[in-house]
Amino acid sequence: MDAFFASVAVRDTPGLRGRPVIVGGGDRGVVLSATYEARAFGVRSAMPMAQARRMCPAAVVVPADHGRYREASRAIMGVFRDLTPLVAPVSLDEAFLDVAGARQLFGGPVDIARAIRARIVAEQGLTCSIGVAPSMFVAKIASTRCKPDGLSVVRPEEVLAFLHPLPTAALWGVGPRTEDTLTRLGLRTIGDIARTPADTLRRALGAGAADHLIALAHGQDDRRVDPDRTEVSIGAEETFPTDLAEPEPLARELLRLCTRVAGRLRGRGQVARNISIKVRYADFTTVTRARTLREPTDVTWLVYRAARELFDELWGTQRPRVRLVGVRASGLSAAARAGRQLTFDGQPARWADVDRATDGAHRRFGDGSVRPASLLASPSEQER
DNA sequence: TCTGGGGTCCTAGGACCC
DNA sequence: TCTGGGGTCCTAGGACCC
Repeated sequence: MDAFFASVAVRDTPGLRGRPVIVGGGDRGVVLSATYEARAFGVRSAMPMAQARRMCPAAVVVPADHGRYREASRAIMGVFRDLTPLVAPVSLDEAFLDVAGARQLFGGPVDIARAIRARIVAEQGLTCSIGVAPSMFVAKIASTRCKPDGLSVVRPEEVLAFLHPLPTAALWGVGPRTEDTLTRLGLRTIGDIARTPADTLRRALGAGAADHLIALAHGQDDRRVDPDRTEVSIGAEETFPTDLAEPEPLARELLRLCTRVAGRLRGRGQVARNISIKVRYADFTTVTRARTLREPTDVTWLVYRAARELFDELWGTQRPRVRLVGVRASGLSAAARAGRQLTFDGQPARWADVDRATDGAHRRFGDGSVRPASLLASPSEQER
């Protein structure tokens, strides 16, 4: 999708059409999405909001509405799945489609791409850009380079001629750091990578990354579109409006995040064996601490106990100012298949009962209708 | 008014095992 | 006053993507 969040906002608020619009906000937020009118001023995704406002003072800033984005996303993915079962979503607004098997029914890949674009405009009032190519990564680059509202086709015999003049950063997986490293080697284009001895790249980037980039630079990518990929972790994190220096409000925030993470685990019928926390200090240095549990769990209290232990061990004697805390659950498996360790004190089973009861209350009365007493007076609550 | 929140994948080092 | 080679699991950090 083109400028997805911003396009949804413009579509739903006609007065915004043609104006520079930025989706984002918050005192410490970043740009989530910006219309092309705003991008003309230099505004980009992930840019700090303060900088974006300086660049484009006339921009209309609207808050994110994830419910609307999810809704549009479901409809768009539905269009894709009408054409092929081999749909691999990358995010809410992007997916890979393998249409090799759809030709008999729907014509060639270019016909299919045209049909998708027409349906999404007609049904959603949104534009998208599509790359058609023999491999996933070439299709991805092709779509990026024809934005907005474009269609780009790269035939098998055209792949190398298409790739080689492009800057190295056009490759999926080459970010600012890798681009720097490549520039220091004098490599500017994908063609430069293809012409560089493997040993040189391996020394600079490590064997794994180097071999991967070399293959891509030669147009080789044998990944298949996998529609069955499931998430391997679930997390939640929050940046505070102002830095926190006391452990009590931080612990409360940790509990709130654990409530969300464990609730999502239960909602998906999964349990987690690893719990990790993330703490970002005022100077932006970030540390993570992780713990493997003896038994996988989806119980809020057990997730929190692990997170709290990690936090207490990290906190120690110093009291630095903290701008963000996060919690993540990984090592996921299906709750139905997970072994249940018998316990002697019965506590975990009773906390699971508490979760079941709160989940039921949330379904009936809404999220947040029941919550730990310590969260009734949290800073985020006072904002509401 | 500097820098979100959701993720994935890779690497390196250490503990541990045979 | 000497110390292999195979492997797994765990933790921490970092690069990257949308």
